[in-house]
Amino acid sequence: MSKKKVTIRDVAKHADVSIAAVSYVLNNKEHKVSEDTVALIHQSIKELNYIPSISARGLVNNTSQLIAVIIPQTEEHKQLVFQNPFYSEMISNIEATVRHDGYHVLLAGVEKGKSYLDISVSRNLDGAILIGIYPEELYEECKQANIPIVLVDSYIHDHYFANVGIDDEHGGYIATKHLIDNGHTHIAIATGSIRRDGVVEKRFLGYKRALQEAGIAYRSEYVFGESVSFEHGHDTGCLIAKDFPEITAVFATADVMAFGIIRGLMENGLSVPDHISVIGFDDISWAHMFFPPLTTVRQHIANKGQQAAQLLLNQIRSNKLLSTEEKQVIVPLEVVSRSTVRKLNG
Amino acid sequence: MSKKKVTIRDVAKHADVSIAAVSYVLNNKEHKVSEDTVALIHQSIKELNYIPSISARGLVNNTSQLIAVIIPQTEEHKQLVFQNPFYSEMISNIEATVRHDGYHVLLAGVEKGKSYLDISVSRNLDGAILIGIYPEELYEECKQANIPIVLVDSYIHDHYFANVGIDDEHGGYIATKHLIDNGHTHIAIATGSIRRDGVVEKRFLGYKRALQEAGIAYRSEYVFGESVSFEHGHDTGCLIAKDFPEITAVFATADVMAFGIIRGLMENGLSVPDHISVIGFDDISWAHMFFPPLTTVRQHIANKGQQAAQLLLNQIRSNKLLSTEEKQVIVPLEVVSRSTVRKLNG
DNA sequence: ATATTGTAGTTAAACGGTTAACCAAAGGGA
DNA sequence: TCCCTTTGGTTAACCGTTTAACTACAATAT
Repeated sequence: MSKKKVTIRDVAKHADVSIAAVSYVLNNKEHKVSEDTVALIHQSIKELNYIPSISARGLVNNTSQLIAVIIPQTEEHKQLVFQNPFYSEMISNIEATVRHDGYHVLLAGVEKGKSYLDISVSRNLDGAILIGIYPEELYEECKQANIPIVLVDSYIHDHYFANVGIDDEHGGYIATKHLIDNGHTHIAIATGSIRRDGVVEKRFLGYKRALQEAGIAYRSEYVFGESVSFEHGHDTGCLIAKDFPEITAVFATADVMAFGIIRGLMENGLSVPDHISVIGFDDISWAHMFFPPLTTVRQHIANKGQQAAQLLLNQIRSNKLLSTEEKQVIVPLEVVSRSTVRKLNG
Repeated sequence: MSKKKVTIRDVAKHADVSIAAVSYVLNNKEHKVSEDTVALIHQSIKELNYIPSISARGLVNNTSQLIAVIIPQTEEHKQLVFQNPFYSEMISNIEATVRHDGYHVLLAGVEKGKSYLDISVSRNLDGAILIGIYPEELYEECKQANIPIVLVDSYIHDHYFANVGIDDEHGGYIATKHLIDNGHTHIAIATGSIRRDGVVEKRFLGYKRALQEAGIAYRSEYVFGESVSFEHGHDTGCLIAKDFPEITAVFATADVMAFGIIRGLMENGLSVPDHISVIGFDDISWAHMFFPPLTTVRQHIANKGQQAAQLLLNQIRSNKLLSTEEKQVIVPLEVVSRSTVRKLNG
């Protein structure tokens, strides 16, 4: 039924050489094999339609040409957090870059019990990219696997890991400042849970700094922190519309949330930006498709994905002799002004 | 540096048994090994933190615990088509279901030159799910790889493949009928390129049938067929606003396109649904988040993903003795009425 | 002439598992 | 007592590659 798999042995036989010879030309080693033989072998490979087995190869040199991309998953359904297009965009770019170098992407979430380590060693991963923040233990496991790892948007500072991220505090700052510069003084912030140190907190800190710098009093009632989701945005949009008439602007620490806020506001008869201004964060590709087009702080996601992938590939190839400094990448931020922020008193 | 990998041999030595014994308990084979020894071996596995190598295992029994999910990629940047959340939602569900059974997902696009076959045989894939439509040759290759494959939304009818899809013609029909039932008679359709037989054409056919059935003349000027993207939607939205004042409703064969249309319309001063009604297709999770919430025909995407995954797993486990009938899944469709379609003359 | 070096290969031992075939000891009829 | 099972293992071949070590021969150097 299933036509026998063609192996290196078949090729060797067909070309009437040793399998070593075939292996050498396969890996075009500097090992000496005459032009003629090389051609002959290539010929046989073509004719037999030979494709080397990555498993077999991996067995001997501890390699898999596979890199894992780990992204968070929802608590309830254990599904990858794909509602936020941020992840899709990252992955899409990571995949494209690594594929270009002959690697493939293993996409996975991390289960509670099943450790990351399992998949890493059982599959002989060549590297991994972890997007987001995970429980402390996971990072320890990662180190044990002893393969190059790049962390994206995690504030774990351990010389073992490479990092690509953004200056979230600064991001929070320029977002808020943009609002202030447009005359707003009653500015709310919608964000995720601030308990955990990380992205969310930094952006929040930036928000506070901008406020302070402008001499605007910080009010804890104006921070709506729960989860980074459309739903939470929607809830706070409704809340603001109903109970906070004095608020004229809100900074959402993720575009998805901004969408939710705008939606909640609209449902309650408030229009954006006429009644309330909203600024997002990320600039996912949907930001400009939304109506009204979302003003947001852009963190060139595509670029971020590419950099993460490239950083990983470099480590893999260079056998991780990269210095700690070389392993830190901060991608730049900028606010892109579209249609959801209105100038006050203008 | 890198602590030596612990192998089955280490476990055997530690438990003072043969490696065969270890292997047997690992695969809890029916082979007889005493309770005591089993316990002993499990103990050793725990202590040494042993994790079997999938590559090694795969080498002997032609397996990889890996399934590939292939999705289309953009021509220009060779990036996965992730702008459309449809794919994210599918993948997320596929990943969750197969992981539950110990499989992992290899996410990839298909390059022009690099054949799918390469990755399939070199990686010893256990199965694959192809989402969307691909060049004819690809399917031939797939068959050669000789592993279970499920096709999603492809109108390839070959007994080799399992299929999960929807009745697109019917979908096009009910979408259009919904518009007609609401009193519309000048109905445009925005869709992808209709040349290729497949999803796009079927929906288009359904559109025509509904028109005909209602005694409405089909007008070719009303079909805007180019590509399934926000941009194309946007373009046709603008076009309709400017040059087709008589059109009162449009059927977009994908939600992303519907969003684009609405945006184009709005930019030209037309509001939805007051001036023009729009119905989408897919019911991606963003459909209800959009403003105004999109009326669309729902194809339970999560369910679709799960079914596809389950179908594949069944084939893998049952050593593909599934009959042709068992390999066809059609998921049901329904129009979900939200806020973008208005009743005319009401 | 002998020794040295280079070229173009080949042999065989890993890599980490699986599994068919074999074996030893104990228990159970007859 | 002898033979037959059953139980609980072990041995060794094999899966498809890589690669260090070896060989054989020709050419060059001494």
